[in-house]
Amino acid sequence: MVKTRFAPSPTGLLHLGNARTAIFSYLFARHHKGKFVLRIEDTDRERSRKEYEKALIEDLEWLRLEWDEFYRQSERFPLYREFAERLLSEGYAYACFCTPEELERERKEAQAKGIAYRYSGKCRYLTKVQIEKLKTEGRTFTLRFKVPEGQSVVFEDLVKGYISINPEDFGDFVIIRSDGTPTYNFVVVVDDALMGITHVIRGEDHIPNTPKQILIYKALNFPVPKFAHLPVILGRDRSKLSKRHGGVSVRYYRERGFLPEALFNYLCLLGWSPPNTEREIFSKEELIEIFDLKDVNSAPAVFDVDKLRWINGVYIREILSVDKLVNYAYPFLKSAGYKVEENYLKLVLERTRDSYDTLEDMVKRLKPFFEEEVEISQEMLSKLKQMRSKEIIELFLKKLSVFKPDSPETVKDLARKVTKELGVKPKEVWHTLRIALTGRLEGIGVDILLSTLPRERVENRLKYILSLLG
RNA sequence: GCCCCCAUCGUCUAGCCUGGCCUAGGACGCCGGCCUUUCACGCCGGAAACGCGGGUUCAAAUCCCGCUGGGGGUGCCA
Repeated sequence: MVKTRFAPSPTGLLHLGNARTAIFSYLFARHHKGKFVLRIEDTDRERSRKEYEKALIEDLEWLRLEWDEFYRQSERFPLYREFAERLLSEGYAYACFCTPEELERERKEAQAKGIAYRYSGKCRYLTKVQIEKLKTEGRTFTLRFKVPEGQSVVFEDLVKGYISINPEDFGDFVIIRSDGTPTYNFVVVVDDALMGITHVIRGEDHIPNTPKQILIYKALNFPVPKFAHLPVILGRDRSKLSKRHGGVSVRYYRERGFLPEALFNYLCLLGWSPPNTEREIFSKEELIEIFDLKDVNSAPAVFDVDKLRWINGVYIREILSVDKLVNYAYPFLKSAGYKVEENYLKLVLERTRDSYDTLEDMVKRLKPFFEEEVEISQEMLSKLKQMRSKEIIELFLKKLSVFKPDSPETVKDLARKVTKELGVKPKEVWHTLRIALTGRLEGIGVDILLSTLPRERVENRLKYILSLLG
């Protein structure tokens, strides 16, 4: 059975690149009717934070990535200890007493000479007696994995093809830190093996780690899983997407009114393309059906907010049910300070959903529907005075007391009548009403506005404007 | 520096494996037009790419080599 995992470290908010990795991992598992595991990689005590773990989980849930199993590495330390001791006793690892300062010096020396740095391996040949002596002196030590010499590690990557790396390029690496905690390259192997992960799907920044891990799999006699390394996501300047590019976290887009369905859909399109179709909008279920690693592009992709916006707009205006839209919109309007009644909101969204791309834009665009008062600038007022606004509004108010404009069409009829009776241009009527109702010259259609706004609010606004016109 | 990965419109990509159907397709964005009470939406149209140089071949975006360019890694981070 296929089993994949997403293994973030709680050192920050869920990054778009990681989110995409999680999505691909998830889709692959679901496509093969397999299992998906969430594992928090919090072995670095310095940098791991509980609040980031919480945020990570919230964002994954928001994206609707449900997992079948959950683990936290910090709760599994005894397990790693056990396997580390096994490596030690079987001669695959050794104690290293080099201090960080020493290593740093060696690294700088190598750099100065212009040669590639790798750990010298000097502690590799310490005798038992020497080791005991150092230990009794109270010297702390790390455990290093003994990298075998003379052969390249070759693996078949499901996205990149065959990759060959010579382990001598990186040298003996640390598996247990001097404080006793295990390092990433070690725990990842123990966990993936014990959890029965069949396909390791992760970012391509992990390619250099893969041979290290394969070596450990072999030393521990674990079956080696398949690997798939996804290309990274780049910013506009083609460097790895990072904070300086602006919004890089799922949270950021969520707070700006992007929908989980849209972000999910867009992220899939970054680096993957559906076979035999020119469609781009897919539900999660459809994606599960058609997703395959073989259709993942091996070149890195530039993140494009404009396309995300467009997809988000498509979801708002044509994919989501009104009820869902209401649920998404509600908190945004609420936090803008508007009092929102559900049926009214539903009607407003139904009639306006084709005119904004994000919920943030929606709040701005829908301002006239929720604000009690209209602000009107001197400029707009003088525009009104240039037209026969007073007569138009007066006549309109009169008609309003007779007709009930509850649909955009009836509003159009009313406007036509006013136009005819006063002998003015249609534009004059529309512009007058628009300014009177919103204080602005652009925005949602006046027919929609007038037929949706509560009658009372319409009358109040018109009367108020009338008073300004004297 | 060293190691690894990658290379089609500005961006995401199809085509590449299995050379001819490619006058290189789609999408976002951009430009123009239409619709229209404005802004959007929608519809129609347009500009826009095989990085360069060698090979192989009757034929190369597709195969091979080199160059250039870009990305990633080079931690007692993950």
